[in-house]
Amino acid sequence: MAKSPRDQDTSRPRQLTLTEQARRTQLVEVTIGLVAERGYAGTSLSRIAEGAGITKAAVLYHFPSKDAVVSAAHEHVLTALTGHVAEAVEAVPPEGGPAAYVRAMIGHLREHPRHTRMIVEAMTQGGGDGDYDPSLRWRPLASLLAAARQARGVTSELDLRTLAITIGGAVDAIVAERLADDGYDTGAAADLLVAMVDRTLFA
Amino acid sequence: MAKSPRDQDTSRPRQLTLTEQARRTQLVEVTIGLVAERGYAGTSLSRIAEGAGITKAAVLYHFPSKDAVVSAAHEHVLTALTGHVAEAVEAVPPEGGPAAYVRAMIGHLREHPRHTRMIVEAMTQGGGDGDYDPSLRWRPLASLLAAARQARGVTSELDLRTLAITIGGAVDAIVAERLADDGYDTGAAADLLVAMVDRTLFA
DNA sequence: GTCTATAACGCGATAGAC
DNA sequence: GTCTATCGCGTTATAGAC
Repeated sequence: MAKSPRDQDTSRPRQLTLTEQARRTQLVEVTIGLVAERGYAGTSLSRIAEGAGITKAAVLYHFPSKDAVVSAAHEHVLTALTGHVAEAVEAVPPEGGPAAYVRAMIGHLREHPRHTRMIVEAMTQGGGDGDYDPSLRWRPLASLLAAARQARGVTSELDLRTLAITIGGAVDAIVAERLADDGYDTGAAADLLVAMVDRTLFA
Repeated sequence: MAKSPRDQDTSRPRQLTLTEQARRTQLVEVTIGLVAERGYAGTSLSRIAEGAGITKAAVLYHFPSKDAVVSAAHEHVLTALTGHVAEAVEAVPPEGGPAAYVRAMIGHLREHPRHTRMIVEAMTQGGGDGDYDPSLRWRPLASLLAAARQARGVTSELDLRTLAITIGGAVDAIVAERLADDGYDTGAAADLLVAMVDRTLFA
């Protein structure tokens, strides 16, 4: 933002790339906030531009299209979420994987409410890329569940696909409730969900 | 629908109300289908008109605005769902209420896939009325859970709000999976969910 | 009761000045 | 690199003919 003497180097074009990346980051940030509070349909190019303090045309200089901006924002929040969850899961032994998954998901989305709305919009409307594929979500979790059962030596029959889908939906609902009510205790909710899952998983 | 000789009374203007109601019904039906396959944002006045075989202006003759059409459609699917679920719940003793609720929800939405998409759009975007209030959904279910526990004489501590929210989210996810994969066995999924709930509820 | 015609607006995107 | 200006399209909604 501020202009230091070094930034005055007009000879090197690479310098401009740096400020361009800052602009891209700013635009993504503005878009996340806009989608969070006005929804995907209410997020127009002009409002993104207004939020960033530039014009529509200027936005389209940094991104080829409006969809590209939204896609970048979508990818950004999704990467942050999956990264956080993966880190949490890898930090515990296999038996604790499902519990870590649930708590990491709920915790991350609680700490980043703006990301939350963006993600649900993306799932519903295919905001960024094409159609949303639900198996991308439940398959990793199902693997986690299988690993936990194996680590505990449980061999009984269980529909892990449905269990994974159920857990995913429950997490979404808990996060949505938190979004609607700041006073909702997501920690206690996570505890109850984890208890239900563990009881089913290791039965 | 069919015209009996009595309906031929041309003197009474009330007769016209009958065909108008048929048109309204048709427009609502078209809108449900449109929202189901193109989403709320992709449902425009012209497409509704095209689907009904009339013009945009004709649509706005029967409804005061586009939002009124969508609201009517939203109300229609919601009434059908709640009616079906309420009927199913009232047909069983209190201990079976939660199970009946889960099976009725999943069953109804499986039989009416077009309704499903409309409902989720309405929840996400406030398609019809204003903002969606989650407590409208979990409170009735929480009452059901409390009644079931009381009928069984269970007095242990349990967060029924979170359990109700969890069940709702799980149902949504199961229905969504069915929407994405015709081969998904919703009956088995309902069985697993019911088992999880009963185990938690009566513990 | 349904139509044609059109108003009035917001949208995404482009061209070209600077 | 960012601007102004504008195009072309789709939208909701209205006015008035028939």
